[in-house]
Amino acid sequence: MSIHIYNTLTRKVDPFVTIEPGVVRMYVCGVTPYDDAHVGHAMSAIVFDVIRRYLEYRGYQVRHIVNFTDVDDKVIARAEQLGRDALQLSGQLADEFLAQLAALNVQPATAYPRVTQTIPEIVAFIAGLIANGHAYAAEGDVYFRVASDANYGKLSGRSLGEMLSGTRFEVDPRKESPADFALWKAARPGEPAWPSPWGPGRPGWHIECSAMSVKHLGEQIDIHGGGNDLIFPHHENEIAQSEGLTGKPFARYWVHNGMLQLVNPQTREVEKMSKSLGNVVTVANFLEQYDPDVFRLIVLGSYYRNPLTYNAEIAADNARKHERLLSALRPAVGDSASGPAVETLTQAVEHARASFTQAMDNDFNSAGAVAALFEVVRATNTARDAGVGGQPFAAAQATFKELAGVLGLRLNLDRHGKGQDSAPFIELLIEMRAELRKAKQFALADLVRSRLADLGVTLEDSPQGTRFKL
RNA sequence: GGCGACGUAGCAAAGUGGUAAUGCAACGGUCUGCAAAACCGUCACUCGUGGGUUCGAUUCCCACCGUCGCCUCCA
Repeated sequence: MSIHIYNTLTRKVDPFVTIEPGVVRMYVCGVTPYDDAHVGHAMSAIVFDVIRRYLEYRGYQVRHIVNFTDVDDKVIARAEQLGRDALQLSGQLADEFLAQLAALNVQPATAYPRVTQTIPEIVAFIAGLIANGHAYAAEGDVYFRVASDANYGKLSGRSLGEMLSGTRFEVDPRKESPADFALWKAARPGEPAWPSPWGPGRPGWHIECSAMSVKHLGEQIDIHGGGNDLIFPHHENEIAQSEGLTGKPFARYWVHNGMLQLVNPQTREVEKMSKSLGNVVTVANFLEQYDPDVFRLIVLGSYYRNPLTYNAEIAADNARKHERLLSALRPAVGDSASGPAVETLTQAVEHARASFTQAMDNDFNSAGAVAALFEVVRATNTARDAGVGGQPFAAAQATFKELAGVLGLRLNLDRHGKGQDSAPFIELLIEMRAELRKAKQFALADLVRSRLADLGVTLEDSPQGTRFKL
């Protein structure tokens, strides 16, 4: 079995074959940093992080580029609202997002190019399109001539005629056709601008991705990714630009993740994340409350192409899932290294690895892969109860950590730094309680336990002693 | 209006032309002084509704209902 990927371009699951054997060139549209990143942005980053990690697990070298569109209408509008410098604002937000991605255990991309660092390449790209007739300058703007591209619409399944008939907005008189889109926008007073052959201005949306992709990955790439809201017009226009310039097919596989949607736990209604509703969940909000693995589990729990349901209840459920995964990492209590229980464990782990790979090969079915992980959890816990230990037990746990790692789960037993200061005091109370239990003073012992529970500390007794959870 | 996607147990969510993974929750049991955790067991005769194709459909086709995304702001 080999890897198969759903390709938006062909609308089916295609076998994955790279341009260069063993190497994957993957470009993923990043964010426009104009406000705090929310969980939807994090979802997309995690989806492609998992894809990248799995491709690496399967032996590919992955060149992974993620851009920041750090100058555009929204950035400028937001900066104006805040009375701040646009580039300073977007630069800061981009840096913050990078820090959050690191916290979410997203592997750093090979590069994170920004529009502001790619202006010469963008200008050259546009000049090339003008030279070969795919673009034209008009009063300081430059537009892409959609009519020059016979294949326009192939990604989103639209015909030019359809699009024109659906036009409901005012047509810019400088455009030859309403469907034409801006490659370069003439500077307006107060806006960031760079010199160009058409006068000072800034890149339009879309062109930066084409230019960055060529700059960092070459004219043809294997995977181009992003949210499915980008299929049209963004990715359609990227194809038009890139193929207009090079005359070669741009990306082999177009991979799009579904949108995260908030679902009201009471009404089951889908809600739009919006500031006015006060329901925006930023990445920072989430990380204040939960381990980064918990968010990843939410994302992994469903097929990346489908809409992802999110709410506080789901976050709490996944926190419990996370606890259960961690249970597999508790140390062995016995040291039996042979016998039927060991056989059963070893076979279960092998089976799980096969299920894991089969699921992930099938268009990155991470939910199936996580189910395989839970198979290992049960097998490991059962084996521990049966007294299995030593090398076979360690091997099972090592495989478990390895597969979890392919999905980007850290499974960190340290309670994300929280409670480090209180640990010695909790240990002291546990010790006192142990003495009370020894003296059969159960009422007092239980009081200690329940008072600690009120404070958010859960005690779990075992023959090996008492463990606490925050 | 056009294009596209989705509708599976209380919740979340995989999956297959031959009668439904997994996790959370719930319930029963083992363990425990009691709990918790772990383990064992139970939990969808059914996969939005109605037709059709088929020996057989949740899986293919059509219609309808519902939800969502895109149609130049959007991960």
